Amino acid sequence: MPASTLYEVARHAGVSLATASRVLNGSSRRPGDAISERVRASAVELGYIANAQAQGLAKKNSGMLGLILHDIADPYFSTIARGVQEAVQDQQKVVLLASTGGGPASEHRAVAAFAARRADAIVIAGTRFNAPEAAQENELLLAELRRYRTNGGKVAVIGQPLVGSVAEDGFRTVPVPNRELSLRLAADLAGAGHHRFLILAGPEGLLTSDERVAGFQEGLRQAGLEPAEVRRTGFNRDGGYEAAVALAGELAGGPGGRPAVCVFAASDVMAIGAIAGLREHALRIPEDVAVAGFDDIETLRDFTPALTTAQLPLSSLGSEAVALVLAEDSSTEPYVAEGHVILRRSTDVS
Amino acid sequence: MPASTLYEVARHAGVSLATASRVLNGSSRRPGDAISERVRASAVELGYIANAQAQGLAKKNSGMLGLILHDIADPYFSTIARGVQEAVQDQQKVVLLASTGGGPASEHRAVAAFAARRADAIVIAGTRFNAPEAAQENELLLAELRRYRTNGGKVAVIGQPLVGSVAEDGFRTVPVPNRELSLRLAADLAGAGHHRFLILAGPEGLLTSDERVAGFQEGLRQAGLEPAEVRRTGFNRDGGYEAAVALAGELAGGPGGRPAVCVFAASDVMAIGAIAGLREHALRIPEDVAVAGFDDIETLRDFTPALTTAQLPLSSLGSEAVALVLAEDSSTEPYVAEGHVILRRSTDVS
DNA sequence: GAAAATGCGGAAAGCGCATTCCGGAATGGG
DNA sequence: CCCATTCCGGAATGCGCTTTCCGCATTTTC
Repeated sequence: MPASTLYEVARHAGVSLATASRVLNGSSRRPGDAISERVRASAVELGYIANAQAQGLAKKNSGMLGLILHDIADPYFSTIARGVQEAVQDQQKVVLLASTGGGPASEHRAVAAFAARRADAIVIAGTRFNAPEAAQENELLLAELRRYRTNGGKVAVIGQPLVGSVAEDGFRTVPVPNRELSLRLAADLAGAGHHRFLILAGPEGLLTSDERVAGFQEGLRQAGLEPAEVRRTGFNRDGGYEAAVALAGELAGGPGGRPAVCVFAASDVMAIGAIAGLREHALRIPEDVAVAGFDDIETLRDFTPALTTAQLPLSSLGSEAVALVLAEDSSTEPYVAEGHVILRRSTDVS
Repeated sequence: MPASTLYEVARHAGVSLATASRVLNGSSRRPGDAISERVRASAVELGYIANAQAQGLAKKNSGMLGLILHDIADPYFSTIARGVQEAVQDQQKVVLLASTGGGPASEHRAVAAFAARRADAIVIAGTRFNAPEAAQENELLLAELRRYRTNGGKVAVIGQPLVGSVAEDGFRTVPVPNRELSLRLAADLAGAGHHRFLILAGPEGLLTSDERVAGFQEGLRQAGLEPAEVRRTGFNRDGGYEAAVALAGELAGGPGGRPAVCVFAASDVMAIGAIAGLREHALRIPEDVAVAGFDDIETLRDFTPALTTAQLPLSSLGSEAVALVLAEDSSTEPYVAEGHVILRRSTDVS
């Protein structure tokens, strides 16, 4: 039994299609009260549910917002998703989710899928990867987004602008203060007495990671310290783990200043992996090795030792992206994410 | 500049609308090779992207699957979402996300929104709450889902059947082995030497929590032990924390057997909160108090002390729900989730 | 070789709704 | 009391696509 249509409601109420449309689904013209009531009653009686697809076809918008991210199960992204969800809900819209897992290769496919569905806007939160091996995918993603935009779609990017995009593209960006925060983190750690650092980063070209590394190094420089060694590994838990295992091996025979070194992992998840790796090799945090992360993932706040990190307002990032992309005038006050460094026990100097 | 339409592609290729439709968007009839190639070339040249809304209107399906869950930022749900996402991607569909935050009140609204969008199927993963105060919302949710189903939608529920639903409703269920696993968990803990237990559960009526409690008690019974005391609190991190703080207060003056008690928190997240609370009051895990959780949340696997828990294949739960709801014949082999108990250090008996 | 079967492209009828354009009724002004 | 406005409901058009239904050109069959 198919859903009842507007036409049926109209007939049941003894009015025309146009009138029924006007009363049930907002319009600039509002029919008289008596008629309106009759139509509404019929709609309820017949269990009418507007067909958004048909509405979308007739009007020009679909009421859907596409959200593209790398991995919905990653707390970083899922928290952003929560912010997006909340903002979208306020707007009576609905979110189309695409968790791409892979690189930009599937991102551009997600854009195409959203474009086909005529999503009103797209928010894309994946980390940009600026490296030769990703060049082609970046190109495809960019092309697809431009096409989407040409056809009237709006685009917001959380984090860094898309590789290769220019101002004329009209892609709005919600900046993430990776650089500032990691700079301050370095400053605070130096202030706390650390002076030997090691950075665990994702592969070169991964902009989020790169920015954090650069900011951290800059912070060290301002504190009058030498740049830290940077080790590239996977930008995830396992990457942190593996790098830590290697590090533990090197530290085994060392002199053993306490703590020997302060490790800055470019994300909390990496930091957790690193701690796991260090511990497996009998290194204590923070007595033997201090560890700091980045993001302040909610689920990890009860971790022991409490993790020093830089707090990012992930949820707000998501809702701001929605606000930005849905705003009519592009002249809205640019959003500046508030973040702050939180020194916790994982970097205590004994 | 609006997107080019099928009609334009057809004209550009010098064929009819029907032909263009047949070659570009699958059909039972396949036009000749020469013509097909010409149409395809035109489509590429014009940058044609099919309008899924129009397709959905003409055909009867939208290619969208609705996913409803409580909180996308909760690792339990976001992991399920990942599974759903993966399965849906294989089917060339797209997922509509609704993170309801609140109770069934907003769940039924999400169903309505999905129904309006003509989602082909809905997967709902929120925990069922069977309590008087939720009766009305449950009723509304059920009504909305029935209407959706009557109109041809498919529905799958992860976890427990909807409160009040009957077999005729045709809502498929992906069972979660809460009972069996918590039973085995209790058995294993008893086997490890624990004999004094305390259960931290969510509010009565929250079925997921209730099942885990019941299973655990049954496990204790089979092990020849007394039922454990059950404390109701929030089914989240803070609930675990608060209950633990209270417990710590009681234990302060006690005799101090080691460990004094084994706490079973009905979810990992609660368990983490509980551990945080206990620690704040100088209780050591597991020396003073043993703690076990449930779910085996990925992000928490590196927690220290490693958390004893019951592993749930959350991601598979999601993909199975999709498979189930998209399956034509309802006679498919019922999916039985494989889970297992993992004893880790948090419940070690010293 | 004629008749029936097959294949294939095109015209046209919707799918469910928003919206423009009309015409008639109610209203206000002179 | 009549004419110019304003208001409001209805008919009709179109959004972009799928899909029957047709008609014509090839093949196949006896």
